[in-house]
Amino acid sequence: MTNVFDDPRITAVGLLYEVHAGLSARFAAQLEEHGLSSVEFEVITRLARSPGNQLRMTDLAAQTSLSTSGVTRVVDRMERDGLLTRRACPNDRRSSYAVVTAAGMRRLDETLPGHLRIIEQWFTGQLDPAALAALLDGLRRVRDAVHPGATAGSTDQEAADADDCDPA
Amino acid sequence: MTNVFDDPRITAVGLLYEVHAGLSARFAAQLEEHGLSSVEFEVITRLARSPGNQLRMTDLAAQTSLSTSGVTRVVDRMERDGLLTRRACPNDRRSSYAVVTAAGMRRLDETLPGHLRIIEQWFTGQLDPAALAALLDGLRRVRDAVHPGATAGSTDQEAADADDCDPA
DNA sequence: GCCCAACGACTGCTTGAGCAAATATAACCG
DNA sequence: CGGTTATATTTGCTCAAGCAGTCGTTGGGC
Repeated sequence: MTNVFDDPRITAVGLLYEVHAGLSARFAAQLEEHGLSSVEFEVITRLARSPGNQLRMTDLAAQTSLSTSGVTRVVDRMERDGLLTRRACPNDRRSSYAVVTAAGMRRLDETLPGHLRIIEQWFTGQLDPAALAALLDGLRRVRDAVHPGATAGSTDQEAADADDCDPA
Repeated sequence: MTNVFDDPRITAVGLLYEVHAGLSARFAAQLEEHGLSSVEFEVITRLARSPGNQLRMTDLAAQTSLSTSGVTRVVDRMERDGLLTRRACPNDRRSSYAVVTAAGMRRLDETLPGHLRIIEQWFTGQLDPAALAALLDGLRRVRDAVHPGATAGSTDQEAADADDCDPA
């Protein structure tokens, strides 16, 4: 069957998607043990790595895969669960911060080691250092090309822009 | 800021996720031009690459990222849009096939060239052959480890099992 | 100072997906 | 053959997410 679907380009994408799906499933399973969904984990992680463990709602939306209304609702749920709080932005009354609570930090601390272990076990630990470096190098180059404004990445640039509303 | 989030394992996953998100977005944009969602494209592709351009609902669910009820509803929509039809399985009246219609095949033929062009442009064409081979090799090894039953891959084995209900 | 455009967060509505239950059929066992 | 169990699909319910519209706030032009 010499059809189009054996095209190496299709195969390449299939591979990427399978790896993504496989890892996502492993992550979701481990996160669920700690009562977090993937989205909630992403949100709390973005906040925890930001100065003051907080971010304005809009900036949080920009750093995650969510729309602003999506962020409103995730933060609603996580606030109800005691992982986050909202805090007013002192110099712009339109804005508000989402802040990680102590309970939220504790939850994250409980969750992270297992998360790292899973990455190690199923991803980075599967390859010898040279092969891993080659893989990451390839991914980096594709990422730089396809870069949709660093949708899910290390947006240090944007983070630097974001603290013009710093309450400190 | 020497925090946990600079861990190379986190970075590696972030890279993979960014590439996935970036490519998915490009794909979705192109598919939308042809009136298909990503899920619909996956469904019609899986069917079109199967013998007779058809698959039982359950097998279709197994080959996609959907549950069986999810498949029921996508097929509902695509049947309403004239891209697919249901056909009874002659020797098992519980089963039914989803079959690609002529219109569906036409739609797919219109869509595929652009899809391949996008893969080429943003993914495979970004790397020289050796780097691409290294990337794919790494992905393949991770895939083989994390393999959740070949969720989105070349499930030739399962396809071979599936035609015990062949109407031909 | 006043007006208007831009902005930030939130809410109503719609959509797509999964789980669990319902239904119909098949297979097996005695 | 009759009954139980397993399988294939569909349907009711719930939930998460996006879009578009709303409301309050801000800032710039005059």
